[in-house]
Amino acid sequence: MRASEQIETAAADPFDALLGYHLRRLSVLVMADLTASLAPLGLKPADASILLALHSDSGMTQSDIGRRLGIQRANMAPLMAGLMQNGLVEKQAVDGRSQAVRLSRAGQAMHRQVLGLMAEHEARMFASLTPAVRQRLAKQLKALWQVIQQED
Amino acid sequence: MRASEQIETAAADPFDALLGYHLRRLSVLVMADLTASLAPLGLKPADASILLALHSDSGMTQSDIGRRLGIQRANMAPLMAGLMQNGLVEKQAVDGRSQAVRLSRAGQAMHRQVLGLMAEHEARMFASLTPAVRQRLAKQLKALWQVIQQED
DNA sequence: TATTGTTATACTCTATAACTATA
DNA sequence: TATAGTTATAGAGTATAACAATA
Repeated sequence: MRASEQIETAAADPFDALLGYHLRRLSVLVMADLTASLAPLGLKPADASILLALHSDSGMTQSDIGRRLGIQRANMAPLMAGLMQNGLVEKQAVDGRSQAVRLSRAGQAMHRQVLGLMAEHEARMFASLTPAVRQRLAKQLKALWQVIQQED
Repeated sequence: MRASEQIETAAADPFDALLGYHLRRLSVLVMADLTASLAPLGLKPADASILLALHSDSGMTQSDIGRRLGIQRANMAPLMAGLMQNGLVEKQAVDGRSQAVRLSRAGQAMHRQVLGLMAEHEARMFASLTPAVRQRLAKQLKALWQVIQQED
């Protein structure tokens, strides 16, 4: 090891090796851009994620959606109320206590808008990565989450 | 493309391609574990990050630390007050309005404890990655942050 | 004029507890 | 007993604005 390398090693950024730090910092930055991207539609990231989930699995109850997205029941109530008020989702009674939630026609149109804005958002954030690297990264992060989640 | 693949494609998780979603979800999980890891020391992640920064660059003002870590001046005040009250840092007047902040002897000992707990934390979170992959990932995330940050 | 440090404050997100109605 | 949905509320983290003291 050359002296200059040794010096660089000694002066290494103490956060360089902390994967968690970089995860967090990048996540904050990306979330801020996503929030700004969705604002013109009058949606927050949580709203958009509900639209994506509903488009994929129509007819889930709002408790199902919460479990799927990691949002607590108590916090789902005002989120769903907002989407209902904007006419983006419709509820249909399943039994006396459960309601199947579906995207309304307006909700389907909004979903398409969300897909477009999120694609632009992801392209803007991750333009420096090749599609292959981007895909590998997404798979790695998802797999990591699954491993850790299972352990807990 | 075989029919089975087509079906799988059609049923693909709508979040699979969203790097930002996986970043966020994993970050939340990792931060929760870090918070729990540091709790026995009476520290929050923000406190620990300040100790790491100060160990690396002793004598920074608290405004310097805030800029370094992305913490606002107004929010640095109570954080520093807490560290002072626990005797972990010491201030030394630079001029009439600035004070150089350094780790006290207790702060240095605490820093060593933090390093140990954070190493365990990272090992626990990222045990499924080889050291090489882990390092590559950290570098990729740091580089991504730098690129995006510069654009903003 | 700009910067340091501080206080007050507001806003968002998330977490917990309690309640009802129903299964 | 357990679950769906709701309400109220508390906490943490972060943001802005304003101020005094100093550069």
